[in-house]
Amino acid sequence: MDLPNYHPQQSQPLVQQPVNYPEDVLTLEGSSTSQEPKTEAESRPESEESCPVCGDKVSGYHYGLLTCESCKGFFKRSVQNNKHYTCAEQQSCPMNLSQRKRCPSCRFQKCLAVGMKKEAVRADRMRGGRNKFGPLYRRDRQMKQQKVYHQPNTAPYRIKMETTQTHCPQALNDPHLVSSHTSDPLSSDAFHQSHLYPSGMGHSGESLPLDCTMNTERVLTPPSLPHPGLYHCTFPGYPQEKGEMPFSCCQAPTNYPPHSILHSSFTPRSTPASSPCSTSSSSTLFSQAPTTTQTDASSAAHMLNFLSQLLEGEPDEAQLCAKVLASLQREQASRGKHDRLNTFSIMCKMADQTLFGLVEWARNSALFKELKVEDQMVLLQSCWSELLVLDHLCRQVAFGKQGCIYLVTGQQIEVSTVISQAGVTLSSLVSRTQDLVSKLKALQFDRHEFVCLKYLVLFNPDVKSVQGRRQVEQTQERVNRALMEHTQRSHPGHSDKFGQLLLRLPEVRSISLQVEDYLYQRHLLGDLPCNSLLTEMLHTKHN
DNA sequence: TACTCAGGGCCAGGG
DNA sequence: CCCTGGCCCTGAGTA
Repeated sequence: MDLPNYHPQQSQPLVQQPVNYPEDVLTLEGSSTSQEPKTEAESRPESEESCPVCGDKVSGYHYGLLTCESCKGFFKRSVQNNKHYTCAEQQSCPMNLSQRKRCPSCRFQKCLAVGMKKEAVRADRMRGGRNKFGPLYRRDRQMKQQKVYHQPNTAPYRIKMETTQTHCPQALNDPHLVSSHTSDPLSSDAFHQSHLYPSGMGHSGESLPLDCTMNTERVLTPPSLPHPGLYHCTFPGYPQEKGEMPFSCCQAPTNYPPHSILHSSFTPRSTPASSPCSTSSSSTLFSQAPTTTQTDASSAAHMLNFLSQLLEGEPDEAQLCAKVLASLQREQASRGKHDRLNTFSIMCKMADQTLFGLVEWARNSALFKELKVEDQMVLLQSCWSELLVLDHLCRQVAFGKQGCIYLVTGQQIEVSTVISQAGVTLSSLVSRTQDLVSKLKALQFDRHEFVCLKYLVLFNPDVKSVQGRRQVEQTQERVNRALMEHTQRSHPGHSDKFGQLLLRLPEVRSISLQVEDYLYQRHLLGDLPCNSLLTEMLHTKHN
């Protein structure tokens, strides 16, 4: 089994760019969803496309995707010589034809980020022959051919679909909201009525028409943080000097829910015996499960340490936001004026980047690292969509305004707009998701519980072909116990909170499966961007 | 069996 | 001296 873009030894697959809010990221313009009719010559995409790394002319499939000869050579040398580059800047160097030589670090990171596969570089250096990605290349070609065949000008149904998808951008951001593909024709007028609100701006702010090309300045202006202090919650008993925050996000709207993750009501009754924040000791702490001989106090301290360690690995929302925006910006910048990503593709890219972040999160987890690489891969392949759903839910609970859906880019869109314009299935999914958000808000879902649920979903011993089943089981049990103790301590009056939280997981699972189905259907139609982690996950599962 | 095409090697040129 | 990138060689897969 092959988990594309998954390199356990690699530390940072994605380059980070400053939040220079990309142009043309989320507005709709009819032309952006369509491509010019292609000539026969264009049925050979490799001769026309630009390298996803630097924009140079591609010379063929290299290490997993169409790239130029230069990036092919660079990638090969980097992997063969086991290069470890360091970026002198902020890991945000521009990558194009003229500047690709400036920073090998960022270039290599971008190679990995776009999907070049280290494992395609032969360890034995054998020349010639074909690699194991042959089927992937063929599939990719077929998809490209399919796209050529289904040009808007020649395939009316596609226009309809594009119209539909552009109507529901917020839903497409997170796959669980995407899962109901509908063919309901939505008028462009209706579409243009939909708006995105930068968080922190609210409805009273300047509305942002989704008119199809992403107009970065308007749509992705970084929302300022009105009251930064609001987002720093204090956890008695938790060291604050390290800057540990339950949720560090710079883009939360001002009217966050009172019991959101930001405002966890968790109040530990005892101070952790030792600092839980020593990053270097995470694996040792993780490996020390409390024994039955320990006192209640030390058991509680241990649980706090354990939870604290789990929380330490949580990604920073602001960084994720910046990363997604930067990625979109790069993508749009590498495209011609008339070849902008359509809204559906943008949403897929957002989901893809979020997925990257989740894979990174798992890979960096000390508990996860203890598993065999094969187990890591099958577990991630089994639960990636559930993690995406959970991630979305957490974002809604933390930042979503009432009646709005909060995107990973910090933008918000009204649920009513979506529901009024989407088809039956999509509307139902949005409703289901919003219901779930409401339930979690009512339960005063906090960040500790969120991270526990993520671990429970990830460490699923029922996944077929897991070799270290016992190990996975033990971790799941341990997280389960920590979640139970945490809910009992944080909400002593709410005896069933633990059970209520666990009861939400089947719904998460159900939504995620629908998401996968929907995305796979769109993928078969050639609508999903190629070379994404998202599509590869879908492929792996359906194969 | 000829052809295809992706990975590897070579080497001139540039910094 | 090292890196880059264009060009050529190689050989498994395919028609």
